[in-house]
Amino acid sequence: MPHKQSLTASQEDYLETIFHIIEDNKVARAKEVAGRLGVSRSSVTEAFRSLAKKGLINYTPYEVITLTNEGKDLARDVILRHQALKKFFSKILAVEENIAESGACRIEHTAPREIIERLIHFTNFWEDVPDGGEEWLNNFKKYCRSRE
Amino acid sequence: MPHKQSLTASQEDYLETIFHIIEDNKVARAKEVAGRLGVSRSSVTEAFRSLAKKGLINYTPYEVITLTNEGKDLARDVILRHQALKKFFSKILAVEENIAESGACRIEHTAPREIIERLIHFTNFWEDVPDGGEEWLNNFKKYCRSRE
DNA sequence: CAAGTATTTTAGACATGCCTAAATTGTTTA
DNA sequence: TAAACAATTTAGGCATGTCTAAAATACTTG
Repeated sequence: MPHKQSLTASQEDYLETIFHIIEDNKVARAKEVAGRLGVSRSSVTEAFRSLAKKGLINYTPYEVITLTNEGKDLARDVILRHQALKKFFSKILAVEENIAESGACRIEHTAPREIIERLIHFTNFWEDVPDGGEEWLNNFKKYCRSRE
Repeated sequence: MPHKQSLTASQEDYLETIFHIIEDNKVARAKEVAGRLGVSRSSVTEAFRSLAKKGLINYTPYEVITLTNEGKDLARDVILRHQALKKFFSKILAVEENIAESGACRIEHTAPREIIERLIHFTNFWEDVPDGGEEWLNNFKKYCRSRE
C-alpha cells in the first residue's frame, strides 16, 4: 500500500477541477480545465504532464484525460477537505457563501490534517447536539452584526 | 493613506520573523532570520532586497535592518492573524499546541480577512459567554477522543 | 476526403524563491 | 594595525508555475 503522495497546491487544484469535470462530462479536456481554473491551456498541458508523471491521470497527448484510481482517491480527499472547510465557514462561522467558498479553496491546501479533522468533528458535534448550538449560534450572529 | 499592499506568503514570513527578532534584539540581522526561518543567508539577502523595495524595511547592504512604520504595521497584522488562528485551534478545537502553531503559520497567509475576523469573534464570544461553552467544550473533547 | 476550424502542444520567456560556493565587507584580536 | 574570523552578498543554478505566440494534431463539414 503506497502512502499517499504529497501534491502542490496547484496540483490539488487541477485534480479537484478534473474530478468535477469528469462528474459532469465523463472525461476532461484541457479547454474546460483552463476555463474553470482561469489559466491558459498551455499551463494545463504542463499540469497534465506532471499529474501523469505521478500516475494520477491517464494522459496521452491530444486526447481527453481521465483519473487513475489513485488520482480519484486524492481528488476526493481534496474535495472532502474543501467541503469540510466550506461547511464550517458558512454554517458555524456564518460567513457569506462566496467567502466561505474562496476561503475553502485557499485553506484546503495548507491546513494540517489534524485541524481539518477537528473542524469536521466540531461541525458534526455541533449539529448532533443542537439544543445549545442553535441558540448559541443565533446569539453569535447577533454579536457579529453588532460589531460590523 | 496608501492601501495596505499585498505580500507573498514568503514575505509575510520574513516580516513576521523580523518583527519578533526586533522585539528581542532591537535590530535584526540576516543570520538570525535565516536561523529562525530555516533558510540560507543568501535567501535572506534577497528577501531583504524585496522588502526594502516595497518600503517595509530599512536596509543598507552589510548592515543590520529595522522595520519601517509600514513594515511594522504589516508585521503586526500578520502576527495578529497568526495569534487569532492559533488561539482558535488550541482553545476551541483543542488541537495540540504544535499543530495549532504550525497550522496558524500556514493558514495565516491564505485565510480571507472575513474568516479571520469571524474566528476572532467566535473565540471572543465563546470566552465571553462561558456558561455553555465550558461544558460544551468538555463534551466536544470527549467526543473527539472517542473517535481517535 | 480535403480544407477549414478547434484544440492541444511546443518553444521561449518571466517571476518567485530557494540553494551552494565563492567573493566581499565588517569586526575582533593578537 | 594587520591577520583571522564572522557575516553578508554575489554569481550561477534549479524547480514550480505561469504566460503568449506559433506549430502540430484532431475534428467537422462542404
